[in-house]
Order: sequence, then structure tokens, then C-alpha cells
Amino acid sequence: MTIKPSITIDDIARELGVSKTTVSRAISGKGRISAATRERVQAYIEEHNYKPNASAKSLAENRTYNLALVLPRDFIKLDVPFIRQTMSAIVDEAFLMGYNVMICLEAITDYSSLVRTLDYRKVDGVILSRTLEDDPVVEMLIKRDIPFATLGTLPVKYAGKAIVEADHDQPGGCYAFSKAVMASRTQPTALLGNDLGYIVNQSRLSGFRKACQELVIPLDQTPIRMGINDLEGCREAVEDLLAQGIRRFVCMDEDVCVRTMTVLKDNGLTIPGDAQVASFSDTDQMKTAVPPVSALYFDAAELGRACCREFIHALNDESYDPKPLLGYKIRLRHSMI
Amino acid sequence: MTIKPSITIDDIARELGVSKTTVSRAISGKGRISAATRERVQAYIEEHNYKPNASAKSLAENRTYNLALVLPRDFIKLDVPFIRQTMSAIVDEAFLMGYNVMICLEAITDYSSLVRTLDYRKVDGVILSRTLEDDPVVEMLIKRDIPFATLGTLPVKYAGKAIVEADHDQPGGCYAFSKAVMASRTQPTALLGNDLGYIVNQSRLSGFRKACQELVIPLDQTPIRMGINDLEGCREAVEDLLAQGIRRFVCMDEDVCVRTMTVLKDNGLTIPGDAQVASFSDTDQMKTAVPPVSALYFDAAELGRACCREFIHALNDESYDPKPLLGYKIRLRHSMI
DNA sequence: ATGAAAGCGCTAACAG
DNA sequence: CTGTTAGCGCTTTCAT
Repeated sequence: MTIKPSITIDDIARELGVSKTTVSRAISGKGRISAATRERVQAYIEEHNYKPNASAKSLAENRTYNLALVLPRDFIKLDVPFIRQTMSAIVDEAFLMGYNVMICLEAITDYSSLVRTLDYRKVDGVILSRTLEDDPVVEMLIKRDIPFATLGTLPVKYAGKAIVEADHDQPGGCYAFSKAVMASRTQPTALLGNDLGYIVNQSRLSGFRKACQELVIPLDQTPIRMGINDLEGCREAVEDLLAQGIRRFVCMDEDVCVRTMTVLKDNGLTIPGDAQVASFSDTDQMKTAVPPVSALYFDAAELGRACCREFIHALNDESYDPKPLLGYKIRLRHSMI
Repeated sequence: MTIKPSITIDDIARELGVSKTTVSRAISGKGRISAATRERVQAYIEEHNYKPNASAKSLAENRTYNLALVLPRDFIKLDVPFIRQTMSAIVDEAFLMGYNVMICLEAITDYSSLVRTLDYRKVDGVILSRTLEDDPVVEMLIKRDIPFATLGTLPVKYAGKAIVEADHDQPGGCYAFSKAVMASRTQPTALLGNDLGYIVNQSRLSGFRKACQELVIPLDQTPIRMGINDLEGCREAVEDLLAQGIRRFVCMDEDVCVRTMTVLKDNGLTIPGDAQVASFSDTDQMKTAVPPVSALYFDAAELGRACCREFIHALNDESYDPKPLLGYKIRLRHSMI
């Protein structure tokens, strides 16, 4: 069962009594052609709704106008707003620039579907939806000399290896947000985070640290607990900190923040009365939480678009920005001010 | 910037001193070939890690081994577990069967990216992630004679138009679930739902109706409120029903259910003490709600896999099931028994 | 069992 | 400015 073939460039050439080359030129705009014939060809194309066959174009040009977007497998189990939003934005932006995007779901240890997609040369490049301290996929891409772009900054050891590394100003945002939320406060504050294997968490940590150094509370009175990846881990950390008298918690992402609030409530503490929380990541969840959580907002869709746009510019040998850096917004709500 | 070309079938033929035809046959297995030469070719391929160029194959065979998956644009704004799970399953299953999937985000009125993807013949068929009473996309697909499959049943007017219509037994499941939850109860129950433009809601409604007919409470004492698509609409409906003395609510999907619980709590009612709720759709949200909600479970991933598998079988001219019908599970929890 | 040759639909030198 | 020609890498008759 196959889709029926449609009109080709040869048909047009024959009908119009010109050569295929002329038709090809009229379409692409490359090479000299008289305005008269160009218009004649374009009119015919318009009328007969001709569209060039992508496979033929791919074969002749040795490029597919397809991109692979690598999504973490965990996305299946649990919604990650960042992934969902950047995915949509990338798909949209790619479309606007004449590209399609193929989804590859990969685990860190099994990225076979990406490999096969590359083996068969179905794409011109790949976009990684997050960056890790150690990533076999990145190694593979570098070794095979495949053009790739990343959402988020790569670890320094891979510096310059990606065509495009798009990121929000995480250190700057977290620095400013931390200051806004901690300034003129004398109560100690804790930072709660998950895996430092994610580069984004390293960046956020550095912003937080920098802010601490400029505040009245010394860094050694600022507990930092990482590796909080489930409710139990969070409970353990938070209750321990509670016992130490800590009542203010800055969370590195929305998941940690939700867990933290759960634990605080389980301990009979009200927010922001008894304890305060804030988040380095703003999502709908943070906005609709009770109470709404002060958070740092990064526009994921904008990041996706910028990354995709610059990457395609690069693939098209046009000038591009290899390191688009986007801003942030501080959203103070009721959970911590 | 393009990926460098790799070894081709010609290279192999030359190296091995055979014709390209022979190599092609050794790879595809079509046509007669001696076991000896086949193995020789395969060994060479293995050793030199040869992979056929997809564009060339596409051009020669007039098929791409790509599928378009149409996702509703709303998915950007809000997570829809069904979409996320079926998407992942489809991408995975397609990969197992040698296909890639391209994402097309479409609104009901603007499906231009799908159109262009089809115009350029970048895919062999399309999968629709939900079915509507009136869908211009379906009309277009039929008119253009494009093979397509759907997650969910098509409205009767399009019966038989899709190659594959995969669905859960929605009427059967809702019937059984409604009986389980309403049987031997004499208090009146209401049904709360959203848009009947979604076929799935029509199916669920029919199952619910059938159950009512077999129960002690007559159908006319069973209020049915549709069109609940935001919290305010829900509040209006629920408070009106509350005023009529209704305390039991069956919700057609998880969103309506969440809203209903919010309204009930806002009215000072406890669940399941003062009022009871149940949902025709089970998601993590239903499981982790307070209290956990009795719900009807459908395995979205399984549906995605079945749909994709049968569709690809059809595209490959193999035997297939045009209407895979999957089961359900009744999960009674605390919100209504 | 194997090979020669044509062709899929398009692009891109190179001539003219 | 336009046409001729030769590919791109693979499949597929049709011979042998």
C-alpha cells in the first residue's frame, strides 16, 4: 500500500516545452533565468499544485530537511513541562524553516533508535533536549561527526562540540532570584536539589552560591542538599533541616518543590506562615499550588525556537548564533518573598 | 553543512566483484541467490557496517518508512497523559517495525504542517491521535486518499475510511464501571462531561446510559451535564446539582473529575463522606488524589502500540486487524464504591 | 544464480 | 538565459 505518485518536474518540463533544469531553477531561484519563463513555470506549478518529491531532493542534495529530536524516555512516565514545551516549539520552528522533526526516545544506555536513524541518514542533525555531565549520546555524536544542538549548556569537556548550545541564563537568573528572595533576611535558608549530573542543576547551584556570598548569611550556614529524587529522600532531608531550625527552602526544580511542600504540610507547617519555599523553575504547578510559589521563570518554548532556528541556520550554511542566551523572569508570589 | 556520505551498494559490489543487483538481493532476501554469495555479502556488510541510504531507498520504492503522528496543539499548553503515552508507544513500536515518526502539531482549523508533509511525500501514512465528530483533517485525508489510522473510533459517517481504527472498549468499560459504582445504590447519580464532539465522550455516554437502564434509578433521575470545559462551568453545574440533592458524580475524564472535586471541597463537602466521585479515565492524578478516585483504566500505551502495529502491517501489505479493540480495568478506590 | 540496464525525481556542473 | 548530461544510491524488470 503506497501513496500514488504525483506530477514531477519532468511532466512540467515536457508540458511547457522547456528543460528540467529550467524548471528546477524556476523553483529554487538558483542560477539565471528570465523573469518571463520563471513566471510561466511558477504559474503552471501553482495551477497544478506541483510539489517536489522530498526523497528525490534528499538523494540529489544529500540532505533530508529532517531533524532528530532526542527525548528522554522518562517523559513517557511523567510529564516534564520543559520537554513538552520545547518539543512543540521545535516542531513548529522547524516547520517554518522547511524542516520536519523525528522523535527519538532514548535512555542513557540505550540510544539505538537514534543510531539507526543516523545510520540510514534520515536526518541532517540532532537536537538533544537536555545535557548531562556524562552522556554516551554526545560522545557518539562527536565521534560520528554528526551536527547537533543542545537545549542547555554542555559540560566543559564537550565545549564547542555542539553546533548550537542554547540556554537560559541559569546562573544569572538563580543569582538574581536568590538575592531577591533571601536579601535582608537573617534566617538561614537551605537549597534542595536533585541530580548534579544534569548540567542545569550545576548552573543553578553556581548562581545560588554566588548570591549567598553577597548576603549576610554565610555560605556555611546555608545547607545544600542534592540528590533528592523522590518523596522519601525529600522527607528525610527536609525533616533533618527542620530539626536544625531551618524554615526557608529554595528548590532547584518544580518536582523537588512539590515534594518539599508536601513534607512541610505533613509536618503541620503552614506556608508561608511557618515555613517558606521558592523554586528555580516556574510551571503551572507552581502557579496553582496552595499557596502560589515564588519562582524563577524561563520560557522553554522560546528556548526551543531559538535553538532550532540557529541550528537550521547553521545547517543551511547561513550565519548563526552558536550560543543563544535567553533571559528570565522573577515571579514573586506568596510562598516566599 | 551536511553529513558525509558513507559506503554504498556500489562500493560493496565492486569490492566483492559482483553486481549491485546481487548485493541488493543479499540484503533484501528477495529473488534467488546462492547461500554462499549471500553470506559473503552479509559478512562484508557486517564488517564494514554498511547501511542503506534511506533517501535512495525511498525514491526507488516510492515509500519513506516514515509515519506522521498528528498531535493536537493543546498538548503544548497542558499535559494530556493519553497523548504523551500513546505518542511514546507509537514512536517505539514504529521503530521496532523499521519506521520513524514525524510529529505534526495541528489545530482543527490549521493543519498546514501535515499538508506540507504530505505534499512533499515525506510519510507513508498518518496516525490521528484522537477522533472528532467533524474533522477537516479526516476529510482531507480521505479526499487525498492518504492511508491513515486513528486512536479512537471514527464517527459513523467516516466508517471504514481509516485503514485502522484502534480503540478501547469504551462503551463496555463505562457500562461495567457504571454498574459497579452505581449498583445497589438508591441515591441519584449525575454524569459530568466535556465536549461530545470527541467521539470518545459519545462512547462513554452510551455505556453509562446502558448501565442506567439496568439499574434501579430511572434515567430521568440521572442528570447528565456536558460541555464542562473549565472550572467555572464545572462549579455552575455541580452547585446546581448539589442544590437538587445530588451527591454522587461520575466524571467522563480526569480533568472534569479534578474540577468536580475542587468544587465539592470548596462547598465544604468531604469525599467520600458527604459526596462521591468517580472517573471514566484513570491517570496518576486520579491515583494520587485525596482521596484516591475510583476510575476506569485504559492502557493508552497498549492502544498506541496496537494501532501502530496494525497500521504498519497494512502499509506493508501484510494481514492486519483493522479494528483492534482493547480491554479495560475497573479500579475501585475510596472516592466512590 | 547472476548481471546489465533502466528508472525513481531531483540537482548541478558544463556547454552553448 | 537555457539545455544537455551525468549523477545521487537503490530497486527491479529482463536477459543470460
